[in-house]
Amino acid sequence: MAQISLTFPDGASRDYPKGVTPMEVAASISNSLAKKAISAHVDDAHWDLQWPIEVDAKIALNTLKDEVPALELIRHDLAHIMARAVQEIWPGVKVTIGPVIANGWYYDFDRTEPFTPEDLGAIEKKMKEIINKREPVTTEIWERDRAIAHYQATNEPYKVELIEAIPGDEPLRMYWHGHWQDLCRGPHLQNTGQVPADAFKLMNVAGAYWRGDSNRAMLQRIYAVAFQNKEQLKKHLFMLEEAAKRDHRKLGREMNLFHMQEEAPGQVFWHPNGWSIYTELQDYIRRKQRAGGYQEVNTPQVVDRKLWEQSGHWEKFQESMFIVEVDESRTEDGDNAQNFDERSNDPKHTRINALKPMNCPCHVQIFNQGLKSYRDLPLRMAEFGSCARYEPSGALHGIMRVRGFTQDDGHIFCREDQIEEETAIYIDFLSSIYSDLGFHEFKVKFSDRPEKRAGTDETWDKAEAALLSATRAAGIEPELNPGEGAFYGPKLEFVLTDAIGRDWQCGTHQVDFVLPDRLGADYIGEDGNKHTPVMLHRACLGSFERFIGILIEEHAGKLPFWLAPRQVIVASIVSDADPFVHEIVAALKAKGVRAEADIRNEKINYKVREHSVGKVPVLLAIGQREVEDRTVSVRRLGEKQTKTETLDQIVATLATDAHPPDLRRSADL
RNA sequence: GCUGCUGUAGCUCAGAGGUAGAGCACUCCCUUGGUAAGGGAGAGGUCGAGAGUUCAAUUCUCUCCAGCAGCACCA
Repeated sequence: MAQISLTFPDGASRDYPKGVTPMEVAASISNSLAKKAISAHVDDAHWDLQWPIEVDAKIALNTLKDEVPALELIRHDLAHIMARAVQEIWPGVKVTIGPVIANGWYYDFDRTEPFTPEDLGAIEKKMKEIINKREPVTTEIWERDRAIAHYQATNEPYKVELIEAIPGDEPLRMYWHGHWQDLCRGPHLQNTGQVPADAFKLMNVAGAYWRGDSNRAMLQRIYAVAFQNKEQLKKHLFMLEEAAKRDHRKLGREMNLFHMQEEAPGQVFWHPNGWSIYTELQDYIRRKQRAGGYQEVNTPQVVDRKLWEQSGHWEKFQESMFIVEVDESRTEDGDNAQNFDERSNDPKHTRINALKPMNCPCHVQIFNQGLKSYRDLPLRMAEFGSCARYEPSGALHGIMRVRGFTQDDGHIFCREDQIEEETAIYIDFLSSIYSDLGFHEFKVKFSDRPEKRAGTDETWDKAEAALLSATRAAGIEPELNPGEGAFYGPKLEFVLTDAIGRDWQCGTHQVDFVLPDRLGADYIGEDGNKHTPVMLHRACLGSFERFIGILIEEHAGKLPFWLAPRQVIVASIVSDADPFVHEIVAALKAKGVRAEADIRNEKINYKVREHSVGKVPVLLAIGQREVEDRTVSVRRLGEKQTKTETLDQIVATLATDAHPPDLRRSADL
């Protein structure tokens, strides 16, 4: 019989008959290893213990202690076990797919009745029964036709469709968990008993479209988490609870930053505290943009459909626009006003406008005023542009995904050969802002040409190369999103992560070959002829709303001092201290510190608790001693220790702390 | 937009076919207290909106609105 040579991680090698399985290899080493083994790595491929090895290879056997393969297999086997449990409880439920995801897995089912939270409990219980049966996991290779016939016979249309979508004619792998059968490429554990029965939890049910296509059936997806042991599961659940405490919607309420209400879904009512963050941030960006060579502009909110038709938004973006009909025959006569509904049906007098969903067309209008020379390029135009988009109701999320928002928008009009340099300048600009705001880690995604696009391949080649080379020059290797670029040009996206790990696109930098041409932008080149500029759409924060949401979650509400809406509370311990409290507040305010007095008839314990919960970074407590010595007792948020300082000292310190990062830097110079 | 769930006092939540309750917050009184909730009293709700069933609906049914989770979307 032919022999093959297998090399172990320690470098030793042994000969085995060709077609030996990792299980047999494990058994040749020791009985206990054969029992503990869960899978192998054969030449770095994750290998089922039952799969034969046909050629010389490196081999490493995995046990439950090997985290990466263990988690992969535990979660994957649990997905099968869950599907089996569901079909045992409710025969006739159709199975689809159930991949492993971060922290666990999900499985999509087709069932008429919705799964209830009680159902999840029943499924979990059944899963534990299955695990405790310790039934073997077995596998076989089937011919395609046999597999299709099997799933037709068992009325599993989704499986049939899956098989039909698998390219080629190669045979397919089947797995059995006990008697329960599923199509699966593997690998799997030896038996169901290798799954820790107390380290998983079914989390929730949600709808999900079959194959991610909103035109197809809506299935029921059960999400679950699983780990190597109970402690890790507990730790994960605890982390989720902690993350929920950072939720910007909850903190926004607790810190009295903003609210939203039914009458204006997806739009923010900023309260004084929240607006303080907003304006502080806006002032900061405004200073940065001025320093970065941008000219700030402002453009109209309500714009005639003619412009949107010209820009292409009317055709491509209409269903996301708020459209406003204005009856121009209206007079100021009160009686007429009551007939608005009737008269607005009269097309003769109705003019159709849209709230701007983007600022770019308006910026081109400004560019188009007066003749532009190549000497004017690159021309960097910025606007804190308030936009309205009719986002699908299901997409709304706190202040992170809204229908009314303000972008720190900017458009750079330049020549094609300036794209790379402008991109480099932008990345540098954005990095400096993110670092000032405490975000040192962010993902960068690069989206290249989509199938349907404007512009020549040559132009795309140049633009893509320019974006990539500028990004790499900044030491960033972007993630590639193939084919995800806009039809008008490639783009870079800068992504930040919220408290529970959801990604949010904030910064963006997009090349646009189309819009300047559509809207008739041009400049006179060195050659004396007219040329169309390239337009770069860019934002750093993205929208103030989303960015502030991220900022709140990132800091769990404990914003950096310069951004904190209430920076200092000066709290009296005895009412005799009230005059000194007012004096301190006045001294701080004179230095630009946001300070407030708290001279309520409450104990200091009460005040400390309340302002700690309210995330005020500094509390100055004033009692009899402080009044006599003209000192303050300083308590910083999160610190138990207090410190006594003189009034002059603390005012000087806090006045410095209150400087935004850019001004602090220039003050140091 | 789709699937499921939810909507009761400012907030967090309980409740039942006969028009409602707790804790915190709020107001007033007592308390002048030294670093995460001192004590007492009081006020506060068209039970998301509309329609239907019923002698009677906040409770049951339907429609709509909004929110939550996920999917789709994010030009």
